[in-house]
Amino acid sequence: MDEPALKMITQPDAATNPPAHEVIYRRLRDQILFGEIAPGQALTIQGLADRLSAGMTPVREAIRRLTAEGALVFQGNRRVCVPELTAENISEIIYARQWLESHLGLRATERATPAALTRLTEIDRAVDRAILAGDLRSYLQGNHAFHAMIYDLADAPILAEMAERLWLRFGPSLRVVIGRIGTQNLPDKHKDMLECMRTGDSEGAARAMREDMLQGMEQIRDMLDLSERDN
Amino acid sequence: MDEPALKMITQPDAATNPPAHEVIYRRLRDQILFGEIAPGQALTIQGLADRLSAGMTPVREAIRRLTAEGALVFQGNRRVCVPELTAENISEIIYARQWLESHLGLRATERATPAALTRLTEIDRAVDRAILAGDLRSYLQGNHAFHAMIYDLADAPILAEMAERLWLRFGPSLRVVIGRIGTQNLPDKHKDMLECMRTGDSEGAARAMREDMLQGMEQIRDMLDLSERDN
DNA sequence: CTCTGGAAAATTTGATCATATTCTTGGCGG
DNA sequence: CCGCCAAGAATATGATCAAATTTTCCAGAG
Repeated sequence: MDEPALKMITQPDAATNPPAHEVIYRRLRDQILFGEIAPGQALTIQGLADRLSAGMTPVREAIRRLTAEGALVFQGNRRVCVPELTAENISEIIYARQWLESHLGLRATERATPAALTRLTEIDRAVDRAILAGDLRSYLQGNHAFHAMIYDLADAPILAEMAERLWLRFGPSLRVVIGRIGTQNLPDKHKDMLECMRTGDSEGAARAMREDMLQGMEQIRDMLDLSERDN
Repeated sequence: MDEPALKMITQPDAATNPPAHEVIYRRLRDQILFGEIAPGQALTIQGLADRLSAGMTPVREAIRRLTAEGALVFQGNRRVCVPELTAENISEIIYARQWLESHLGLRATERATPAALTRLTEIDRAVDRAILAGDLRSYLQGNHAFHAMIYDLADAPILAEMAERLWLRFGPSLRVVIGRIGTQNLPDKHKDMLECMRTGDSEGAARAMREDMLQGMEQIRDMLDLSERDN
């Protein structure tokens, strides 16, 4: 009597699957992570709702998540904005990442499959291409993807989440730094890292991860020292 | 001419100041932190809205924050629940807390004022009273307050937030452990910690914090090993 | 005759929006 | 210079739609 096939015909909305607040969260998160929203810039819920052409309820939920993750902070009583890092903040982040990156790098090396190494090598090549092309956005995305994949390989979800969350804090500043000094002469310990992973040298991989992190963080710290001296 | 006192009379709503989603977040957070919501127990948004006699929007926002903090996880597609820890999870938490607690303890010792030491001693006495009385809830609250005050003294907001967030993960399990073995013969390195802080022995304070953490975590690990062996 | 398995309907739950209410803030007038 | 008023933004409620789970009912097999 009724057509059961009708449902499949009238259902091209498989793309609607992820809820709106999730989509908005992801978009805002990426925009913060890759520095498209400048540190210190104020955001309003209604402004975001208009800009992303969404209702304000999903925007509110996305903002709650991001403030809980430290990617946004309450400014005064009513507004939120991307926080501006201080030199002390960077020292804390360096201290935490020292432990996190080296440990995750070590575990990832112990667990890496050949397929994973192939994929990591591909990502690193994309990073190289972005550096040569001076493509800032692609560099930042690729660099993050490289570390994120290592976190994933490490099979330590809690530590990986802690590491990911720190990216949200220094990401905006990283963008400013790289945008200032250009994508040339960037530190890249990724080659060392890959070589250690291929040979199973987990201690060396931990050292490479730590050094790669340190070089990037030192650049941010130098910039912050300069701008704080200006005041 | 006009009565300025009138304002105070017509304004008994000073308690309305914190927004509802903030209040709900805090209540839920405490209930999770002190194990009043059992690990694995499913929660629904509407159920919570009824139980806390609130609208569902503030409840939704509170749940977003708590899931972002790892205090809740999505269960399937529809429900959220307090996560159950695995033995691997505990190992990760131990690794992270090893350097977090010791570093925060060291910094707190360097910055502690006499007034702060007095307050810490008071908190520790309250913990002792709770242990003697077998008052589980007061013990958990006091123990947390002791560590939270040290985090606060350390003046390292990012690291302190990381440490606080880990409490949300092992808090529910801690409640189960202590509820099982009783509040007697609990580890208490708080006395060592206070003595080191008084004498300015920051290295010793770091060691005391680490050992206090380790003793508590080992108890949780032992329980998890047992229950996983049961399966 | 009873038990089990599956399908469909109904109820419960979640997501989003529109709207009202409250609170902050900035400007204007005394 | 202070206080009041207005505009705008955020919070919170209720309604509405969509989705999922549960329950119920029926059929077939033991």
